[in-house]
Amino acid sequence: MPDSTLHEPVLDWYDEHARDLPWRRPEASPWSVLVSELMLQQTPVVRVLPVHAAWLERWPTPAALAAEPVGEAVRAWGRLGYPRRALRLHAAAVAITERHDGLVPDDHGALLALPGVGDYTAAAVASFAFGRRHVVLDTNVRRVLGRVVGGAEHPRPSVTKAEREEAALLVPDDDATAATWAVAVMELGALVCTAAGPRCEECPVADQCAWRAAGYPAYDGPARRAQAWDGTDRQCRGRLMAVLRDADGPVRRSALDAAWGPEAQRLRCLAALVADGLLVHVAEDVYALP
DNA sequence: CACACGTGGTC
DNA sequence: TGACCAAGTGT
Repeated sequence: MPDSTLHEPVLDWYDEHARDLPWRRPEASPWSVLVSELMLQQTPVVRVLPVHAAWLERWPTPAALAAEPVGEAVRAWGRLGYPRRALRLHAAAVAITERHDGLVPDDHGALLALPGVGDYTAAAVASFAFGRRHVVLDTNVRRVLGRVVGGAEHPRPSVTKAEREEAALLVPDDDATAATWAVAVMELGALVCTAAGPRCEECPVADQCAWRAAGYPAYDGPARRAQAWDGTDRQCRGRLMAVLRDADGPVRRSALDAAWGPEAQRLRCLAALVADGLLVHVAEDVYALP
């Protein structure tokens, strides 16, 4: 049976402190929610806000996006990062247009079949856009439950079966409350129970928190390796893509050569970007967005 | 299952 | 100042 001593304070806190985000408004379409979820993968809300607004303005429906070349999506993605998500969102729009009459599906399985939609995003869209009862397990929820229930500072690198079962037990019985619970726990993790410097004085369940009760023991799991950046292929790819985004049309190899020094790596990344579908090799020494 | 995949802000 | 972090997915 779901734990009402946890539900009530969290739901009350959410009612009072929830941010007014465009994709949470009553008039937000399922498409708006889906777009927001793809953009929010590994990306902070503040950076998503303007891109999401422009995207929905330009492409109010999946069909509108599906009708455009995928390169337009890549360009509109701007500097959100992980531009393959733009590819996937465009591909999802095509799939929705072709297989679902242009309507974002409300079924978890159908959502999961869309490009760029994994277990988390499928549950999130079904829950937030359609009010369905699902286990919505993102990094925020994992951290909050891991602390309050599990007594650990940070979740493990990957989701465990026990963790998923624990989260499932806490989901309220009815659809509407379950959907609010999901977004409320996420919001608590985003605003109060943050990864670094949690504001426990503001937490509605601080008095029930196992981590707090244990005296805030430090993380003792396997080391979480920091992501390298300088000199990596990712940095190189980013530089290359920036050249294409900032250009009006196709660019010459010389422009790309100037964007990244080490030639072998530059050529390797260029080939990988073409293989990924983020760039097309339109002519000898000429590249363009797809 | 570990790793690749962008970007920029924060403490 | 640099390490860590932000609503994960695909392979």
